[in-house]
Amino acid sequence: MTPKPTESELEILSILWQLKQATVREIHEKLAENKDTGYTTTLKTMQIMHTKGLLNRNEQNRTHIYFPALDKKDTQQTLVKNFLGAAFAGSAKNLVMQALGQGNPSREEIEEIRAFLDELEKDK
Amino acid sequence: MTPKPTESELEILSILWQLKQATVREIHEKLAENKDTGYTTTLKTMQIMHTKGLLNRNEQNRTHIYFPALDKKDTQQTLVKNFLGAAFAGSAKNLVMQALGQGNPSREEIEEIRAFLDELEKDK
DNA sequence: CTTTTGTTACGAAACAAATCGTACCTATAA
DNA sequence: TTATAGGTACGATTTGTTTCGTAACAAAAG
Repeated sequence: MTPKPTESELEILSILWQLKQATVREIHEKLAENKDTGYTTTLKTMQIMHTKGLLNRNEQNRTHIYFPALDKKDTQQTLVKNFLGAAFAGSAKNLVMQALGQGNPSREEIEEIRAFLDELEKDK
Repeated sequence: MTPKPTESELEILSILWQLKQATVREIHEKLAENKDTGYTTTLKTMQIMHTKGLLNRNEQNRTHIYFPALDKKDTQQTLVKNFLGAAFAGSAKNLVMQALGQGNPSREEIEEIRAFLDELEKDK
């Protein structure tokens, strides 16, 4: 089984889900926008992620290119499941309401969520 | 500022939110249902939580009684905020859909969420 | 060429979290 | 009164995570 990413690892994974692929430097620069960290720290973390099987990489060129090895949906699903159990005693409703109150979704997003609720209800 | 609870701490906090108060043994027994851990480990964790200000306790009797020191709502809010940023690039919608797909909410809960969405939309 | 720059690799330190053994105390049962 | 059971306290260990310095090397610039 693929290990659960740590918090730093998750930051990197998120960026890679967005960019699809990137060099260490690209990732580092994104990270450095929000937190103050050294280049070799990012490098080492990504190397560890690679050995853990969290990232794949192309080593053809001197500057390696990294790819997420984990599917975004699957990973998020696992994380939500944990989180739900750990912090919300398994109640999706409570988590959902907190997230909505917090995340300030747009009208369009609200519509999408409504549609999703319809689907869920239909299955019952 | 109150420190962010670790994962083990959160498990304990969750149980206490449910029970309102409990002894170390009671907590330990609940925990031991799902994971295999020693009594003194639970004890030590709760002592640390007490010194961190995560738990209060009544020391009148030999067997201390513990209480959550953090408000459930506030704590969950902080956690969701972090989680949203760390794993979902801030998109409440995505988190919400995952949680809903995952958590299998009842018809009543779905209704509550709809009502909440109405409220949110009204504010726009 | 030779220097500078950008890159990987990796050990080691610093920090944080979780686990457990042991000492010690008190209430209670024998 | 003594032994046992159940409780707290806490140091030490183990395990995991993050951070960074330094070495080595290749490419590019001078």
